Amino acid sequence: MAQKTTPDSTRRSERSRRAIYDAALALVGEVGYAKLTIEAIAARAGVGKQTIYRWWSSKGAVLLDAFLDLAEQAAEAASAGHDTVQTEIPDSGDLEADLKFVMRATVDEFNDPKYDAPYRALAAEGLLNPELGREFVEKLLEPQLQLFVDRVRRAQDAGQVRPDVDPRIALELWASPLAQRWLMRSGALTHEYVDKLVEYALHGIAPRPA
Amino acid sequence: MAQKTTPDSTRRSERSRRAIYDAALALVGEVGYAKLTIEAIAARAGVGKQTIYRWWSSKGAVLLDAFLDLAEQAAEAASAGHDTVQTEIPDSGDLEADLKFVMRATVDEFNDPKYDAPYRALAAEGLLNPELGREFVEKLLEPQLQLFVDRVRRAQDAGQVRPDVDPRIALELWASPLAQRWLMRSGALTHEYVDKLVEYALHGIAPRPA
Amino acid sequence: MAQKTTPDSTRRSERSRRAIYDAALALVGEVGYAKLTIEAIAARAGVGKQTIYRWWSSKGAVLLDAFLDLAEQAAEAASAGHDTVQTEIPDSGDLEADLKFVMRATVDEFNDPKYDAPYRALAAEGLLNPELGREFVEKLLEPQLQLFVDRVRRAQDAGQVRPDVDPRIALELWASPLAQRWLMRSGALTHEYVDKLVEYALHGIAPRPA
Amino acid sequence: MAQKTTPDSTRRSERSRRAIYDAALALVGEVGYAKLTIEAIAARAGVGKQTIYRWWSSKGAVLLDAFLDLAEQAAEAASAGHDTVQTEIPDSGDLEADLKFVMRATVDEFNDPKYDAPYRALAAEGLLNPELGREFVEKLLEPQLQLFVDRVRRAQDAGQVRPDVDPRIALELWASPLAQRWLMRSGALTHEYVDKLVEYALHGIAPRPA
DNA sequence: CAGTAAGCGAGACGGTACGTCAAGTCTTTGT
DNA sequence: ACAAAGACTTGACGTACCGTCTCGCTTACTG
Repeated sequence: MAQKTTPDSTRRSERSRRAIYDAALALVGEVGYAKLTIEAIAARAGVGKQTIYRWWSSKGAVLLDAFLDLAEQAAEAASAGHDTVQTEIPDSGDLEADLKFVMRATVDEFNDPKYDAPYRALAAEGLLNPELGREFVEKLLEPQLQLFVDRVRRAQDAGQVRPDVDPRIALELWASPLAQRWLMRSGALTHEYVDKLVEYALHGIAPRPA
Repeated sequence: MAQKTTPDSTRRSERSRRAIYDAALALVGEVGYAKLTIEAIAARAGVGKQTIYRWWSSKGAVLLDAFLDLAEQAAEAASAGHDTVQTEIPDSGDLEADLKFVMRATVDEFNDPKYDAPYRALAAEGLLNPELGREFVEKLLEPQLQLFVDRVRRAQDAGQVRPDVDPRIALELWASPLAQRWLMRSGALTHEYVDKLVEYALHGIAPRPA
Repeated sequence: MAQKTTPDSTRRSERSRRAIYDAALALVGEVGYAKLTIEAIAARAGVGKQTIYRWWSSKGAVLLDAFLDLAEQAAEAASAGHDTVQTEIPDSGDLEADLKFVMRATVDEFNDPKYDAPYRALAAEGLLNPELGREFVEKLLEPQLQLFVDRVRRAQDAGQVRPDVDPRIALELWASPLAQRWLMRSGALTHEYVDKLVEYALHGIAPRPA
Repeated sequence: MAQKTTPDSTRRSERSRRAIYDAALALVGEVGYAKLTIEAIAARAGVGKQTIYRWWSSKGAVLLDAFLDLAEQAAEAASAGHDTVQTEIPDSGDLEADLKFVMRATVDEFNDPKYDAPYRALAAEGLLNPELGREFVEKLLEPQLQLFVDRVRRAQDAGQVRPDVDPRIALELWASPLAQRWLMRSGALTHEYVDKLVEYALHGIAPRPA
């Protein structure tokens, strides 16, 4: 409503939208987020600059939508078969084993350059731009964390996690350290590392009574 | 000697250096990191642009040095008496109490706008710029985490933490979730929250045998 | 038949045509010819851009038609009664008096802002665009000059102008200086000025034998 | 004083100034004034756009200075030798012959494409832009007309022109028709034409007593 | 009297140029 | 001799219009 004139989304060119997503993702991988420009995206996509400015407010917003689209496509591919993208956390009955499995897969995923550059860029942009940061968290981060919440709750039902534990906080014990190490490059990302995170989180670091 | 001409640091103007730090920190608070420009820093500091380019390679580098200087000053003030900046983690003999105390203080610190803007800016820049990211981790992040490592090790000596636990990983159980929530704005930062982090980390979320 | 599709002028919307003329003339007065845009004309006229592009090749062409329409309306009003627009030069038998009368009226007309902006714009555009310039001369300029030709010829018949004089050239002696001063703003436009032009043109500036 | 910051003209790059003049004159000849762009001038001159915007307010202003510079160079060349550019009107004692000579030369000059395109462009721009128009008249037009004023005054002293004639108006009798025909393309520019203009102007079109 | 084809308002599109901002380099000037 | 001042080339910004192109809608003619 605050726009000069709100564009009519029914007349939007699907062709251009896809080309912009492809160009944005390709370019962020090639030159990095800092050197990513709207002009370059438009040129690569064979699109007028105004077509980007009409639908997005910043390069960060473009990249976010492009990445969400990428994730959506990956999810569809996964549900249609068997892919690495996690759409649910397995429940074998053994919480520790399941978490380790998922965390190891996540470690592997963080090294796929297809996801690394845009994901990292969005995280960085989100730090500085609260608007985009909120959207990033809401649309990308929280849905992934919610899977852990669900799995922990099932573990609570099965008596494998204390009932007074808050699952939303508990999952941060293993998820945040991994994310932090990845983002900050502050430590190696190995299977052993995430195994330990899960063990410590489940059993604590304090000595347990025999 | 590959430089065009290596600047002679003995001739460096201390006056200009301080003015640049002050200007950079003030401006990042006023307009944000994205809109922070070298020209504005130079103008505000009453300094030629070349004087900045001579000594730093990017606005991130200027800000990092400015922030390190700020931290150093704060540390000196702290050691000289009475300040909030943590230079060591207390050891009352009760690890849980000590960690909760420090974590609560850290929560409070994260809300001080004097630190928030530049710290957040440096973190964001570090995500994208590995060079600066490494320096950020090495000079700012690790020294603070090292304090936890030391405290956990003392707790191990006192038998309050299992000897097979890796302290460097253990501290991430509480430090990373807090940092992540702050950076991503993905949750409220309260004393209750960090209390629970510490409790879960020490005792695990799994049921303990009676 | 070289056109993509020749528009069918029988189906043309008279309503739109008038609205476009009104909008063009109003806008050229408000913002000037340089800032006159097809989009603004279309918006002001409540008309699609294509409706303009269908019938005209440039903003100059629109304005020329709009101005011709304006002149035509004025001429009709004049012939129907009593208006300032010259449709014929009076012939009182005294060429000098008649020319002075008409020239003084012309001076007054050049100061009417209703005509000044579009006329000036068309002249300027005509300087650069030979196509439009030709049309401008043919449809606007020459018809007005032809009135002088006729009057001079009648004066020749009456023996008031030498028979070897070319009327088409003669009229330029008074018409061009006035037009030039107006266009170039290179001098004041007063009744005294045009009086002198007429006098000099009729009698020459050289001394006459007693 | 009203500028954001007034540029320091002592530090101005002479090299860039010349390159801009050359580029502007070349381009206006190649693509015409309407399609002349600041970007193209900058690119052709190997100069940043800002360097143009720093010193001129519009493409018209650039072109005016470029043309003035061209005229100045031509004048220097002429005074240093023998060129077509008129720097003074000959005085053979016979006003009619002298005027015809100069007018014929002017006709020839109007056909030199080197002058035609920029001169026409400046005239057109001057019609719409009073600011630039005034400068055009003051710096280009009037100095040339002043030569006629001087010559007519000398003719008055010699008794070849009536003493009550205003030379500034008289010269328009021949100068304006030629200019008008050239600008408007409203008639052929021939030697015969200007001869007649001079004759009519000097002796009038009315019959003279034997 | 329906069917169809045109003109129409609307506005998204691929483009070009605008005029501005800042980057990083280089030169001049004053102390 | 150095540093402030700032002009320079470069390149991206976000905006304004260009002229073209659908899209539904209305309106008139035609079968």
